[in-house]
Amino acid sequence: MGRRQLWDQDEVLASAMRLFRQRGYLGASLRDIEEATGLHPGSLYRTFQSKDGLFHAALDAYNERVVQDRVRVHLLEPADPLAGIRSFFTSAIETGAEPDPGCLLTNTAVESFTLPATAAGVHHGLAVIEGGFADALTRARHRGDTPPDLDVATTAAHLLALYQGLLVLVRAGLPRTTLHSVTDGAMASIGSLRTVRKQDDHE
Amino acid sequence: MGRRQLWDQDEVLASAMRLFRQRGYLGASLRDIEEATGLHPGSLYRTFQSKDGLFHAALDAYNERVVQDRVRVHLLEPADPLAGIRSFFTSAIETGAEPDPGCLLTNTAVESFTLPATAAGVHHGLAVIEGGFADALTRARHRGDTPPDLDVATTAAHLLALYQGLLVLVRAGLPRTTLHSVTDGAMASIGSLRTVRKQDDHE
DNA sequence: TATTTTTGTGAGCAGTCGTTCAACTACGGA
DNA sequence: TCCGTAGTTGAACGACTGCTCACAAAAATA
Repeated sequence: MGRRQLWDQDEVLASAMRLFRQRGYLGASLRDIEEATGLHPGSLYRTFQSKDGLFHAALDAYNERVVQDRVRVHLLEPADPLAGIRSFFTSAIETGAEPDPGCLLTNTAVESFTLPATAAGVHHGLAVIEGGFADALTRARHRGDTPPDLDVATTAAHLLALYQGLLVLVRAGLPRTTLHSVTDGAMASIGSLRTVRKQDDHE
Repeated sequence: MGRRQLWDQDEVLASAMRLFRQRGYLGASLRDIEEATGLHPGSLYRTFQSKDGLFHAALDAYNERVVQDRVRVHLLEPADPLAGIRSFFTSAIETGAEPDPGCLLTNTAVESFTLPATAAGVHHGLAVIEGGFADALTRARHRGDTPPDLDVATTAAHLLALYQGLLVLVRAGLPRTTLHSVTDGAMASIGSLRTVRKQDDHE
C-alpha cells in the first residue's frame, strides 16, 4: 500500500507541543516547527493540513496526555485529596524548565482566543481541571477534611482561577516564595466557601 | 525650533495599547498599528525607535494610567475596602468589549516573557496591584472587617493570583456566572489566611 | 525673506511568513 | 519485475514582516 511513515506522530506532537508552549502559536514559525519536529513542510501539510491543524492536534494531545495525566495523578487518585490538591499546585511551580513554558491552556486562552476551534479545546481542558478539583473536594468532604456544607462547585471554580493565575505569575517569572505563598493561600481558602442556603454558622 | 508635532502622544499610546491588548505583541503588525494610531512609520520610528519601543511605551502608559487608576478607584479610595475589592474583580468581568481584551499585564506576561525590558514593566504593574490589595486589606483589618490576625501579605498575593486567573478565564470566554462565582470565592477566602506565627497580636 | 530645524509622508527594502508542488523514494501486489 | 500507491524532500511562491530614507511641509530664527 505504498511507503511507510518514517516518523512517530506522538513524538512529533510532543515536540510541537513543547514549542507552542514556549513560544506561543504566533511565535513558533514553520521553520521552527520543522527544526523541532524534524518534519519537512510536505509531510507536515500532508498530515495536518495547516499550521492551525497542527496546533489543534497539539492542543488535543496536551489535553489528552498532559492535562488528564496531571489531573488523574494529583486530583483523582491520591488517598488524601487535599494533599493531592496541594501537590497539583506545587508541581506547577517546580517544573525545572527555564524559562517556564507554563500551561498550553493558559497561554492559548490568552494568546489566540480568536480562532473558534481553539476555544473549544481550551474550554475542554479547563473543564477537566475543574472537574478534577470538584472530585477531590467531594472526596475530601466525605472524609471530613472540609466543612460538611462546603460549596464544591464554587470552590472548584475558585481553585481553577487560582491555578490559572498561578501559571500567569510563574510565566511572569515571580520569585518562588511568592508562588508558594499562593499555594498556601489556595489551601487555606478551601473551606471558606459554604453553601449559602441556610446559614447555620457555628465555629 | 522646527515643525510642531501634529499628533497627541497620549492618544497614540491609548490606541496602541488597545490594539496590543486585543491582538498581542506578535499579532499586531506595523500596518495594523499604522491604521489604529493614524501614524505613518516614519513618525513612529522617529519617536519610538522600534516596535519594541512603542510596545514598552504602551505598557508603561497602561501601568501609569489604566492600572494605577483602577487600583486607586477600587482599592485605595473606597471607604469600604472589602466592597472596593469586590468591585475591582467585578469591573474586570463587565467590560462590555467583545471579545474581551483582557489585561495587558496578563497577556504580556504570558505572551512575550522573553523580552527582558518587558518583564520589568509586568513586574511593576503586578506589584502595584498587589500593593493595592495589601492597602485595602490593612484598612479592612483596622475597621474590624477581617480577623485581626489576617496575613495581609499572603492574602494580597493570593488575591493577585486570583485576579490574574480571573482575567485568563475572561479571556477564555467562560460564562459570566462562572466568573462571578470566582469573585464570590475571592471574597469568601479573605479572612481564611491568618498569621501562622504565635505572637501577641493586639490592635 | 531666506535659512535652519523639526516633523510628516509613503514607496520600497531585505527578510521571513505560511504554503505548495513536482520530483524522488520506498513499499505491496500482480 | 514492474506498476500503483503512499510518503519524503526541499526549492520556490506570493504575501507580509519590521524598518529605512529621500523628499515635502511647516515652524522658528536670522
